[in-house]
Amino acid sequence: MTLERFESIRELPLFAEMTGVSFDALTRGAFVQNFPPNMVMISEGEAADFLHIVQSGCVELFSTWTNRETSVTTLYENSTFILAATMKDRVNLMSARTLQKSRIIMIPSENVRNVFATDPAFALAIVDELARCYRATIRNMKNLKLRTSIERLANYILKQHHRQGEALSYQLPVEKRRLASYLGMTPENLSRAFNNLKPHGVAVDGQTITISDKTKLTAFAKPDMLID
Amino acid sequence: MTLERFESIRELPLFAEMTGVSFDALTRGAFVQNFPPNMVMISEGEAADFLHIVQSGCVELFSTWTNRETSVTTLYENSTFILAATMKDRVNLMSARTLQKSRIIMIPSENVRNVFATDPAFALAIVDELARCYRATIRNMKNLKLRTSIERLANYILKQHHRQGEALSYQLPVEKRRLASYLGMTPENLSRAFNNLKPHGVAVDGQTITISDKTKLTAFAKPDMLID
DNA sequence: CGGTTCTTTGAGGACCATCAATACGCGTGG
DNA sequence: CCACGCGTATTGATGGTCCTCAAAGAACCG
Repeated sequence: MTLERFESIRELPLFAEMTGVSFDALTRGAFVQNFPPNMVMISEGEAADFLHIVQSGCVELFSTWTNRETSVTTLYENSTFILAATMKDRVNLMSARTLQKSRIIMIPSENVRNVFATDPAFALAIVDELARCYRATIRNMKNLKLRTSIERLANYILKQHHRQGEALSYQLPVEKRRLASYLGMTPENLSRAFNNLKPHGVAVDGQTITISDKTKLTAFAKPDMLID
Repeated sequence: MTLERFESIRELPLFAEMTGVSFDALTRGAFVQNFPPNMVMISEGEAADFLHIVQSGCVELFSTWTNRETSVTTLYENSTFILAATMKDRVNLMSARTLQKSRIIMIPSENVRNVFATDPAFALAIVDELARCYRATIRNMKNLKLRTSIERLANYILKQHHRQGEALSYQLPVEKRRLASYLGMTPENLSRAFNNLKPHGVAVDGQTITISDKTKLTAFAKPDMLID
């Protein structure tokens, strides 16, 4: 008898194929928690006691070192995080904070490991998710090492354009300072980078991005299947 | 009846716990190939038809974009690569070349996926390896985004020192130009970075690194459990 | 509406890449 | 053994990219 509050995740790729028995075993001891915006839920270095799933809201994964901080990624609803640390029973390498009011489902890591060992469909889904995250991170690193900051921004604008239904005008999903950090630059430089992209067919007004010349922007960005 | 040429990998963590039947199924159709140095075995964008294992020698994973190239990692014996692409049946995101004469074991990706589905011990090992690679990449990215090039070099020197049995003097395992690329800098800058580390207790002569003042170097590098 | 945070702009400087030239190391063939 | 050629490593000069600092304007929130 699956508790209703977990029904929302039953259809996620990670849980869809597993047996009902496994799902019940997995969610036994799991719970839902509401967080206010800008709340650090997880600090790097802590044990990964729970697999986290964003049910609603928005979470940023970030890391710090000697008073520097960098944004690694931003997660929206139905995303999982802390999966790798959960599987290996290690400490988290990243911290997590809410960017908005968020509902987070937390599943005891021990459950995840136990069910992994007994439910082949779940095991497959876990591997799929891990491999996906790994490949996304490799892409991210290639982006960082092979492109200049302006090229990264140009490709980011194109990717968002694609994600938002090919709309030529759309809202940035995150604050500019976080976008800057994600792209490996300072807020000041992001501002200048937007200016630099003006002649390449990009107009910015607050949070609103408008692609005025997609051909020109694409020619500059040179998006790549193996990075973006 | 396992073929003798695969005995060398039977004890690797990835294969040690699986059943003999599974191991036979896995290595059916697998083969060993010898490559000369500096040979590109795999190009990014190609299908991942085989899981690769370095039996002897040394392999560099790298990526290119618009005539730029970056070194992602260097693998030595008993390392596997192309695991994520193999599991997801996707194209490779990185290219691979030998740095030395190398023996590579190649296992058909289909075998890996089939045995994964039937052997829980192997499934667990796969997840373990994937999670390990993922976490290593996250560390790598934190290193790149949170540290300056000189700090990255300082920490690299300390890490090699540790890997080579705490020897205060040791040989660099790779060419400096590849190290530079791995660390996200140019060969020229790596040279200058070594000079910058002189007052922090590092001496360089060709491929030989000598740590003359480990305390000072550590104080500068500030190595971190969650990055290094 | 006041305070806070975010964003933008400018000036200056640090860091890093590029180009060019030289030195070094190493393997090959004379 | 030496001369040569090739790739690598170093050094210097220069310019570009990017960060820092500072200040002002804009957006947000209580």
